[in-house]
Amino acid sequence: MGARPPGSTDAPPRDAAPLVRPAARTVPPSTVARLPGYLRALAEVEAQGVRTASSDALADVAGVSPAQLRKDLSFLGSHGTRGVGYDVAHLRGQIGVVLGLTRQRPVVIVGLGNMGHALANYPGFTERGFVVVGLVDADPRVAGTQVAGLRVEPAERLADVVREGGATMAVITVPAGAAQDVCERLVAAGVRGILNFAPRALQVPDGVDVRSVDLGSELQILAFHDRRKAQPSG
Amino acid sequence: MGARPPGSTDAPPRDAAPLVRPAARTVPPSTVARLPGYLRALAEVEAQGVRTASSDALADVAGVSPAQLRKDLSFLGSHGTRGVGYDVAHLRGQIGVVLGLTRQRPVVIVGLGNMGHALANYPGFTERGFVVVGLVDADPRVAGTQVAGLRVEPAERLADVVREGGATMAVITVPAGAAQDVCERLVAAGVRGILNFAPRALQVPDGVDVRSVDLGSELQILAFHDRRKAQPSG
DNA sequence: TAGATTGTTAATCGATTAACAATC
DNA sequence: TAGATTGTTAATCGATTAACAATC
Repeated sequence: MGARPPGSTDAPPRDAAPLVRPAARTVPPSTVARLPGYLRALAEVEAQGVRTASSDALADVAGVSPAQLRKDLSFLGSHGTRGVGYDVAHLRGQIGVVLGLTRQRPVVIVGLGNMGHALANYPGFTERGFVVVGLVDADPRVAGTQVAGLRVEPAERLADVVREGGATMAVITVPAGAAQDVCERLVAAGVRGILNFAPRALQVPDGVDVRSVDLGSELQILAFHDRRKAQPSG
Repeated sequence: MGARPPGSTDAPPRDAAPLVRPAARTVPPSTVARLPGYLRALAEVEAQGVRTASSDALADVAGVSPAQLRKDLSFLGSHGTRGVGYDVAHLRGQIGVVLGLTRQRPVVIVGLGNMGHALANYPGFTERGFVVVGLVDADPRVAGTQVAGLRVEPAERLADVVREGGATMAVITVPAGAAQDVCERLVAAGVRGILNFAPRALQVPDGVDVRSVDLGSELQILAFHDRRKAQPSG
């Protein structure tokens, strides 16, 4: 528990010189947000049998500019070879380390409505390094049922489910009105990363990370760009 | 009407002086992305009976800083009253206009797996200004079935479904390998805004807007922040 | 060596924050 | 009027882009 809170703006203290240089001192948030995309791109080209890829090739698959990809990767340390490119398998491993994907991470899902149900069965979580270890729903008609091979637990067992599964991450797919309460109980149980699908801003203490996915908002943002293109077709 | 448009770098062409000043000349992307959140916050306080709210109060509900909220709203024109605050109903209407939510927008969903199924039944789309007018799935076992009160159409009817529904927006929930092809066919049929759930970067021509929601990536980004907090609990 | 491509620097651009004059 | 709060300005901060020296 001696760790200093990361991401502080002051000069980073260097208590002891580490023998092994840590892969990254700091990685900007915008870069972190793109790393999963690079991981996807690497998996894709690797599946095609490519062993080495240039920043141009990778950037093309990932949908970014080569300059941005190189800049992003430079924050992780130097993992390419000038004149050659990047070793696909090696870079994949490095990004995995930076993202903390060296072990499967247990995740709990709270709220087994349509969305929660779909996420519990979503293969993408498993493929990307996560295991759903627990399901919780407050509705007594839902608790006790089986979803994706797991028993749905009642609301009062939330903390137990988190602790028994060793989960530090959770997905909230409850109605908006219940989201903040669920959030607080998850945090109290030890959860430090929350993926929130409820259309509501969640208040969390320092050290807890929330990412919100609001599907209605996504469409509204698209609608903004679409609004002038309205077609008076006949 | 002698005021010069502020904040523009180049001289904007002024072909004809509009009688009604358009609500916004340009709105920065980062601001656009936050407008749906303000809409949500306004709906919430309005439901509590609040008629007028300060930037402090709204920002609190929306989860942003008061300065940022005021700055964002200033791009839409001036809709508050100094010393008083914002008229909740009026501001809600204004943001709705800016986002182009003055009419229900028809949306097509392609891919009726777990996720597509959940989205077809998602009340949040309806509540936020959208109507699902068509469903398409390439799987012959899925096409022909009924989902959310609509018949799922086969892949070859994609363009018809888009045109018959008048949809300019679509949701892609097909496997990654099929996403680019579906995307191109949607664009060819007239779709201009795409919400993509497939974990793949989509190539689109100018004038088409894509927003990608990759749930695996979201968890991986959370994992980055969570990685050092690993608990060797006993 | 010559060609290719990274890693890094510097310049540009955009977004956020803080402060406060304007004004209800 | 005095107090409250917006709208806007200027300063800061962070992200992106372009260019190229380093180097395989």
